[in-house]
Amino acid sequence: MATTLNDVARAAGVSRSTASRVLAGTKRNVDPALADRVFQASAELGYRTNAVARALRTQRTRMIGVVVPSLQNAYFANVVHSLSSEISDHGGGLLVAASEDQPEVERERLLGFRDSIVESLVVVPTSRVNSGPAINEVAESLPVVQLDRYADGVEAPYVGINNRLAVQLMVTHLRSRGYERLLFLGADEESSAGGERIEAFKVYKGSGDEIRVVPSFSVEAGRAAAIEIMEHSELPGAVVCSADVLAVGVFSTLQHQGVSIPEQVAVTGFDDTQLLELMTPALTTIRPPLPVMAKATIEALADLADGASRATVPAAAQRFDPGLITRFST
Amino acid sequence: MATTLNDVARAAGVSRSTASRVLAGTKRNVDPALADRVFQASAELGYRTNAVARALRTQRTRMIGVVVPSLQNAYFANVVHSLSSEISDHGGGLLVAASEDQPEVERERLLGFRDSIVESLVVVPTSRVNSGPAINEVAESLPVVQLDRYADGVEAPYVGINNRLAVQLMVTHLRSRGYERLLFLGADEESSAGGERIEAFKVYKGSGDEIRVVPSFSVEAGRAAAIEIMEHSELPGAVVCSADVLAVGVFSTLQHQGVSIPEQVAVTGFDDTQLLELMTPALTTIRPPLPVMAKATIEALADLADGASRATVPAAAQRFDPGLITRFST
DNA sequence: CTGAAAGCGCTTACAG
DNA sequence: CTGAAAGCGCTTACAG
Repeated sequence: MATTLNDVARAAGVSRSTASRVLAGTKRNVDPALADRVFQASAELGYRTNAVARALRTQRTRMIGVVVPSLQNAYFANVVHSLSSEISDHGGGLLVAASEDQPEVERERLLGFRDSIVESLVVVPTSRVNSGPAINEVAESLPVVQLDRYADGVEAPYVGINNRLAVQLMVTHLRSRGYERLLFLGADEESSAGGERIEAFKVYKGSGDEIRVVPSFSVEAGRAAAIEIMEHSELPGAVVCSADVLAVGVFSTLQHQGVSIPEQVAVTGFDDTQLLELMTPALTTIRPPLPVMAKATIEALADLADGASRATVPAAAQRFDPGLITRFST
Repeated sequence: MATTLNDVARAAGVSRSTASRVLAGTKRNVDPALADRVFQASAELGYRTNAVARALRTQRTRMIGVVVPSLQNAYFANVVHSLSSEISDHGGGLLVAASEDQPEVERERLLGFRDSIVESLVVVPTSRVNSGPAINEVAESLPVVQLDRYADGVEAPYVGINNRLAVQLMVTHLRSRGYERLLFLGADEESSAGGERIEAFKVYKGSGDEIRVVPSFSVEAGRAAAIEIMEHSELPGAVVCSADVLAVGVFSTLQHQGVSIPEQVAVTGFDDTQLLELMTPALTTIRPPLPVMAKATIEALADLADGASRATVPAAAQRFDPGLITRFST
């Protein structure tokens, strides 16, 4: 049906080899006159290289699978977006799937990718304790890197942020603005990042500060926490949330109750999603350097692919420094 | 390197044909004893079918490309999510790309997919007037369907919602609750859906109602509109927004200015994104039946693929009825 | 029911 | 610089 390389070669009066060399842009030199004829014939016939055939021959598909907990979560949407712009320059494609926060569906997506055209995988594990086995299984056949979160017992490389620095940045900022009695809202020990942030806050915690662990990274959990906060006789000076979704829940509930922010209490986020700009005033937050992280992830994948043949051991974990985004909630 | 079908066949002591028949699950019957040996050998060797080779042979990749204006927009994230769950049952994959609201990058993404492994395409055109040419170009080689929005001059099938009904539902609801002097906030004539909603409101517009067209579907535009609204001596009874992002901008700005919603003014959204649940109180909105639309989209793609051989003409446009989601902002 | 053979559409040593 | 040939890993008529 469709035009093939054979058709082009015939029309240009050259061999398939030559046609391939000019169309695929091989290094090899080709007589300019012949090349012209090939280009011409190709254009006239509306030739398109069959990507599948090429992939079979070259053993490269340049397709990367991505599994995130959810696409509807603004932060993960940002992660996918960064990955996407990183590889579109690279001439590859991104196959996206969501694990819906369930380890079983995560496993299904992972295995689905493993038996597909995908040649490597990036995963944001949904659960620190339960995501490991499926990731390891799939890592036997494909290069895999963990992004943003890691799962226990997995030796695949990890790219994340320096959560310790993030918390330090935020705490220092708040103290310098005179806020005291910080309330840190941690969540979801199931996620490695969540656990790390709680640990980090313990390091910088002052005597008047407090830590509360809520059941999940969700707006709902933030709302519930806000309601609980209001029941106390005294408001904290600042509510330091370990995720933007939490911050949004806290913020909108407090504001609706008539608490003025930042006058009566400061509220801060974590992740720098667009959600924060929906609030008035906009919230101070931590920005992970997503573009840099995406780049490192893709490179780690490439290293793994090479490593398979060169028997190199790639770096196990890379952490990048986040930035503090100061806005009007502090 | 990797185990191939040949290895399995040899280990099981059968021909490659037989091995293929049992592993690929062809209809053809195979002696159960042989089949067992094949399964066993396959398991022992850790055999994985090479998806690229299979695709080349069967001429099917089951990969669908999706181009949306942005992944960071909650509504499009929902669209992608629906598509994704529709096809993951189908045993296919979704390649995702964002056009960043620019027709030129949309064209680039579209062409990129056309020269890739993707076998069909769904696009949410970024511009009604400028997206057409690239879509038509790509539609020459691949089945393409337009989802949610359509571009002028494109004959590829379109799947969308009945915007007329949507507006009617909302207006009827507001009137039944006693709201008068409705202010309709329309936007972005560049998008077909935006234009349709404005036209629809004109149909149901009462004498005390008003239409304002803002420059874009964005939170910023909503904020600006809210500020303008506050400058008038009298507030409208309800602000009917033609997108959730607009509603969020209007809502959060009004609320921050001390206007109480819905007592002083009602605010409604359009799209049913999760954004609305971030607000307190949550907003009334219109819900497009995304799962149904995703299903229709995938089917339209399949029809197009068949049509290529059967010379059938598929339905040009399918519209689905949205629902009204009543919450506390009205 | 089974196997030998052809072929999907490319790219790339290899020989000239 | 160019072409004939091999081969990537499968599936599927075709013959038995």
